[in-house]
Amino acid sequence: MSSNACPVDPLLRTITGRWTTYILWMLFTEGPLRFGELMGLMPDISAKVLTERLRMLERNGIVLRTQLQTIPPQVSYELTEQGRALNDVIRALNAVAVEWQSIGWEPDKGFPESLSADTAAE
Amino acid sequence: MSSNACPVDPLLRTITGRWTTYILWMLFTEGPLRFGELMGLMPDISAKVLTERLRMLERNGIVLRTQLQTIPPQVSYELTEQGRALNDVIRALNAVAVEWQSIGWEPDKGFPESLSADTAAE
DNA sequence: GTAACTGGTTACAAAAAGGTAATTACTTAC
DNA sequence: GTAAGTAATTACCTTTTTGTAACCAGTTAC
Repeated sequence: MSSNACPVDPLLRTITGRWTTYILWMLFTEGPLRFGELMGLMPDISAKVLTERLRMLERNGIVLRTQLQTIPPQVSYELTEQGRALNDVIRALNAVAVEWQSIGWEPDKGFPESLSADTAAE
Repeated sequence: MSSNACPVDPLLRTITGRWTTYILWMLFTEGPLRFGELMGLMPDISAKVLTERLRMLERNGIVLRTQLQTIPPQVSYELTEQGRALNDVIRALNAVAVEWQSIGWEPDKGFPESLSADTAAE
């Protein structure tokens, strides 16, 4: 992509994906969560995408996957110690979110990430 | 998408898009930038995508677009006052980026945001 | 044997996003 | 008249991402 010299680039590319930051937010605020619990908290994510994101975060040392030897086996996800370094980021994000919510800000629907509402209306 | 009750959700959906956070990072660190300057700083973004992101950020009150009455006209982009509320987020992000860089962390290439390397190899 | 439970995986199709290149507008310089 | 320069926009096509639904494993209850 671009600007390999910039240290934020790899970090951004890792944690700011489509559901990624949301998953981190959930693990940050709710603590360790099982796969099914994450699914329940994010009703619109599919198992496929959730799995993909969790695997990616695990590969990158941000999330720890723990398989419990129960019948049926349960799998728990939590932030690693390294992942918890994101606390300040997430806290700052939350502060802004609360502030902007208080002034009535809310995103316009027109941006590509969410839906092509303008064209979908045809 | 999900969890409408959660105040971070709309914020995340607005600022954590594919190039979005990077653009904010550039405007934060470099100050007001013209379209062509942004293109130069992010060699791999296309004019189409950059325009789309800038328009979205503008619609959402995060970026201010100023057209200078020059010949040819130049357009300058900068963070709005509201956009500058993201300072802490960006600073925290930078702190983590620097810290992780110092411990040699770098993202695995396997995550879906960048490429489907695993399946593309077939 | 069959369903249920959890946590996935896979294949296939659909949708979304992105890239490329041509085009626009307006003025100046040649 | 043509090119250059800035900041886009548009159409068209390709790549990437996502969704859907079916399926798997291992064990227990029925």
